[in-house]
Amino acid sequence: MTGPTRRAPRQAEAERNDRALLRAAREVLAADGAHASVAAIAARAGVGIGSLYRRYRTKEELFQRLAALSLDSTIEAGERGLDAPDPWEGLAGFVTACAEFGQGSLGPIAGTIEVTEEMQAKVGRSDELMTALVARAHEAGVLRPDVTAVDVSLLIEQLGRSPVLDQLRVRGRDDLVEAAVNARARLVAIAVDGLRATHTRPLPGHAPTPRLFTERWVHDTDG
Amino acid sequence: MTGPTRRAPRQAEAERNDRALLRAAREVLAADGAHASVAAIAARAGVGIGSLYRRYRTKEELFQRLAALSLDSTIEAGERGLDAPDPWEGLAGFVTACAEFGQGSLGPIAGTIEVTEEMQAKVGRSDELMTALVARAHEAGVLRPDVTAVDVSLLIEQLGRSPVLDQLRVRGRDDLVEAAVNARARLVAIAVDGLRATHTRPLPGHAPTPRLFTERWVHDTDG
DNA sequence: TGTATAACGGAGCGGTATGCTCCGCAAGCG
DNA sequence: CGCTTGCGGAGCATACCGCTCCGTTATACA
Repeated sequence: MTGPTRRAPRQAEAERNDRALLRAAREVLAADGAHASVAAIAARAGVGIGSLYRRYRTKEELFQRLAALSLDSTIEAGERGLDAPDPWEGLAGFVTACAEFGQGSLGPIAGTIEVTEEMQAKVGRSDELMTALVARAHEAGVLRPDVTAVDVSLLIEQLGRSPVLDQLRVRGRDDLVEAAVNARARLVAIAVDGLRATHTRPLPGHAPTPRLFTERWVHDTDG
Repeated sequence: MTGPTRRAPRQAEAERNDRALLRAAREVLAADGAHASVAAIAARAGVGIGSLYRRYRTKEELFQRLAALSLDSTIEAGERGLDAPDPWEGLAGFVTACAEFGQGSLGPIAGTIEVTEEMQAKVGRSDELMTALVARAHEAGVLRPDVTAVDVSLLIEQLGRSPVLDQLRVRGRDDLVEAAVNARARLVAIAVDGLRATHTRPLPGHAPTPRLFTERWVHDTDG
């Protein structure tokens, strides 16, 4: 050892690579679903496979980290939403934010990775926030009365993936990516407006159970 | 030859199998995306791989057939929508129908199969119908004025996939499938309501170009 | 400038999954 | 009972996958 004051020689590069990896993982996962390969992720990040495995012991660990980060974003958006003075703006901003940072990209890996305690805790917290946002909007009378928090969760997941955008990104059509982002923003705005209390016709069917949303994350360990 | 009056012995079974195959292909494709394997499709249809390859010479041919059928459904829904006396009901019914028969499942194979002439023609016809539906709704003043036909196409594609439903189906959780179908119907209703002219706030950004929607279907043949 | 060292990229290994062919078998018809 | 038609799935060549290992490269410090 040369002493504790020594700093890692290429630490800055390492951090840049880590960010690139997480970003690439999200994109490839969005485009390829559960079959996304580590090779594709590393290539997209412009990084060697070795670098990926130095930071994450397995593919699963990478995905777990990704899920945790995604939940962090959700929680942050939820807190910002509750901070907003207007109940409608708070909820709408939350849904829009979640949809736009690609919350739904993780859908395909549901059930393929083990849910860590960290993830579990963050899910709890984000559920809390979402319930609060929905309740506040209901009390203010700005949210369609028959919409539940589960509906909102599902809507976020549905909007949080853009097949068009994902595909263009992975195929390298950078010229169209901006247009796709813009297009998605419009769809989100349309769907969010559909949540407003203005609509008199009740929603079809009955309110969905939370089980729908949670059970897909149980990891099957049986053969 | 024993004469032209002879009928194929097991023709009924063959037809049933064909329907099962197409249905299974849609489901597996929806769940697994572009990586969907013929083995998985045959297994889900409860049919041997041999039977699949007797009817379709290649995997690509099966997918092309599927795409053509999907376009048929779109066209039929479009015609029904135009037949409806009320412009709003016509458009809303069209969007709902397209979303619910899983139009979006084909998204992942865009660009991985060659577009046949048959498909091309049907795309043309369905574009025509959609444009007419949107125009009629605009003239009647029931559709948000800044919504274009491309927006509607993209919305249909976005709604026409239900990650939750797809996953539950393929994982055999038949007990939850009905609930998921119901939940999706609610989301579709919400999003469709967002298209109404009632909304005063303009949509963000600018109208999306049709290229966004079409270019992903070009098949790359380069190495 | 030289040296130690943390971080790098990617060839390659064993194992798995995939598209498709081929063939022995069963079911309906006369 | 024999003929035809469709059936299922073992098996083949190949592509891909997760992961390890190691020679190379870039930087902080003397």
